[in-house]
Amino acid sequence: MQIYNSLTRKKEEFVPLTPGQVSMYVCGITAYDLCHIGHARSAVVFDVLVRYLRYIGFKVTFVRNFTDVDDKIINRANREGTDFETIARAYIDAFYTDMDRLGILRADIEPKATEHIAEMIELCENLITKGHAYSTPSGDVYFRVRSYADYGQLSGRNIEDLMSGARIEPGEEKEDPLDFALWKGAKAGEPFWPSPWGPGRPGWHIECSAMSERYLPLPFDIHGGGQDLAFPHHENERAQTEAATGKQFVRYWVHNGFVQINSEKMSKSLNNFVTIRDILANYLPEVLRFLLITKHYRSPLDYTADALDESERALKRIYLTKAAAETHVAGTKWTATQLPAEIVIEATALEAKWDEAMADDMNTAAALGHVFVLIKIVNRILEDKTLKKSDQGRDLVRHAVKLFERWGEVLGLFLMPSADFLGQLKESRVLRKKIDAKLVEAKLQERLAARAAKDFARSDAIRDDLLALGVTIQDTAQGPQWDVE
RNA sequence: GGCGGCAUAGCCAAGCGGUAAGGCAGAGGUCUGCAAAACCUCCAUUCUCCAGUUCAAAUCUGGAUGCCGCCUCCA
Repeated sequence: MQIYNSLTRKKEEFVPLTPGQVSMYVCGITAYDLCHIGHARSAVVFDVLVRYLRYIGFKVTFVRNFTDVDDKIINRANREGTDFETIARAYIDAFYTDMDRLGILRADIEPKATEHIAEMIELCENLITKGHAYSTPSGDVYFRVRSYADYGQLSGRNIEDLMSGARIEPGEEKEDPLDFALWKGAKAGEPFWPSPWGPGRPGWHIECSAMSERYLPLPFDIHGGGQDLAFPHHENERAQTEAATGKQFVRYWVHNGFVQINSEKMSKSLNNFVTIRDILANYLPEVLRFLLITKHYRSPLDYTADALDESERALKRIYLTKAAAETHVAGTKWTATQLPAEIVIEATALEAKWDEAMADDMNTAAALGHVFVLIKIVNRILEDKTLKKSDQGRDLVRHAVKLFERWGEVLGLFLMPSADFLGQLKESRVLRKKIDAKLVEAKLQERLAARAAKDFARSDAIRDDLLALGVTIQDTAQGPQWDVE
């Protein structure tokens, strides 16, 4: 496959170092708050990447860490009068709850920073020995940025540009404003671990360097994360690891784009973030997942309430067709009618197109487009009385069901039994629009009586009342049904 | 100020030199007592603007305009 490498700023053919095997590291969360939809996007993007790499036959070793000691965690613990472990544990649990609902596969290895302090200290010592880092009287250790020639290459900036913005904060004992902390001497009331420089705790960047190197041989194939992590986090990780080991750190850097809220960046400082839970209180998890892959992973994605509703309708359409297809192929009695050639040709071409889209830098938006073409083909057969009964039509529909499953496995979509999805969707809409199901059922009975008496004026009036609530009625052969639109 | 990205129908969104995927909305049709739901069909001679390269440009180059991100915690 082709993948965009942030380091070279080009799409490149992805060839893992070890044939058939992919090693991949993605920066996980800092466990101090609930996950928002930005976290969800990043998680979904790399989840699809892992699923896709496995789909095309690679054995993937996927490492995703947890940062469970950090300023933000400590601050929150102090604010809530508890300890950092309690906070970290709570938000790691919350992470799993939310991500499981979104269908995010667990990583193969999920290291926690606090369980790898020894490796971090060792890495710091190594860097000091080689002249890439230095300790200060107050027990901090800093990385000597100017000692690493490639610094700035990943994020595309040069030392001079960085200099203009950098400065030494009061109380810091840096040799150079650009230098960053590898180890922080403990201040009063902070958690600490013993170290050669006195009690202290690791800086954020060193955590990922230590944990990735611990579990993946260098260089490893893919390092992922959000675009905002490219600088300084990934730049610093790279500097640390390459300076310490003399080896290349990462072969392909992959960064996902942001989620924006109404065209504005979602950020901690603006405090405009929407949590995964906020959304899942009103929508099925799969709807969110669908929305998150409707755009290419590197582009910014604007989150709006309308976008979610649109995704919900689109997903419903896919499940309706999938349900109809599944029901149909379970039938018997077929004729030998030929399918029109163009349908067969189009359906055949679709598989290659889908694979091409995914192989092209994981173009999920295009892949989803092809799913809808398949939907249309299936519906065309199902709606045509002759084609529907033909064994050729049946075979194509049967194959389509397989494709929904195969593609769904990669995208992490369409995996629910269709009836379950449709049922849950209705429940979710009833809840969201605060529909009183009992009232609806009663009205429906009333209308049924009116219709039996051919009192269509009355029956239509009831229908209009319900419509005003957002409830639609479908008169089917099996009796009246209702739904929420 | 430095670095980078984006501009495609009413909205969302693919497209990466060969003549505009797909979704939502909309319009027609099928179905129906009428509807609804569902399904089918239709819906950009044109890709922010101006030059240029080319047999050929939404796609490449230069310029203009507008929007956004990073450079500070952030996925």
